[in-house]
Amino acid sequence: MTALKYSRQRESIKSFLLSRYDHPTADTIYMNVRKEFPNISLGTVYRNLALLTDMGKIIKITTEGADRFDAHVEPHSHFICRECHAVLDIHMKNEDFINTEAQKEFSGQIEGHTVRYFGLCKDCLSKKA
Amino acid sequence: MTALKYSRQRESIKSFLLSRYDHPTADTIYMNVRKEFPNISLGTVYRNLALLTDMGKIIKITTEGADRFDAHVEPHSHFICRECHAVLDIHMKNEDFINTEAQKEFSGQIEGHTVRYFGLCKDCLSKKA
DNA sequence: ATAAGAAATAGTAATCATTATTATTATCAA
DNA sequence: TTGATAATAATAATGATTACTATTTCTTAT
Repeated sequence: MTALKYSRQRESIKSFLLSRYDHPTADTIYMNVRKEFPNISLGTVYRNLALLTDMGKIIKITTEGADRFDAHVEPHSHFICRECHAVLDIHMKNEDFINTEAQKEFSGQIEGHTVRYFGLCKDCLSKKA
Repeated sequence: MTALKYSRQRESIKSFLLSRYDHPTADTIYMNVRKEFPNISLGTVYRNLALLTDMGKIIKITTEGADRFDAHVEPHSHFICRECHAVLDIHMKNEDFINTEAQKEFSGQIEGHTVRYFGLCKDCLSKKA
């Protein structure tokens, strides 16, 4: 019904997200898109992130504190370092196995899943050694 | 250093949580513990939930909207219904498989994981039929 | 049992992330 | 070019959570 109308701000948000692999928050996105659109408002950032999420163009990652966003939508999981709190990607094989196994134990219909790993990232690991 | 001191409010929060399997929010806990302690404040509920989480006595589940809490700490996963938003438990076999497979693709050290499933719960599924 | 010291509380204010409101501007189709 | 309406900037409002503070409760040593 409500036809989507082009906006330069939305394009900028999307292309910024495509350039990043560290899953920035709405506020980080706001700070960066401001370089191109100095008067953009935080509300515009939030509204467009919600729009893009609904359209499946980006993924919203709900964690402690502020939500994070990712324009790389191919299935993958996230690792969160307990030391530096970096959010890193993990492309695991056999992702389907997880749904299949869980479905055996569950009476509803499982349509998907997200896995979140925690531990120490490579950098923090080497600092400990 | 700071010695933990007994409190009846904290015990009440813990035992309420042990009686429930639906992962209530801080506000729901507050409403229920008020039956025993009419003057308890929401801040007390939050502070004790944080304490219990730090002690590993309960688990905090960060989802869209308010956080949810679970006093049943044996390893298990959660299913969130996309229709009614119920949070249900799934006890999956082969949980270790997930860490092992992911570790093959990751250079840091994976210490654990959480899986969140989504789809339709049994009740919402039958309403659709 | 009692008093001193420290942690916990109730009540409230403050913060943070996010959403809603509104007058103005930008996009699009005729 | 114009008219309709989606999108915007600026700002207010909301919801969840945390911080603050004077008072109360718990603990431990007397």
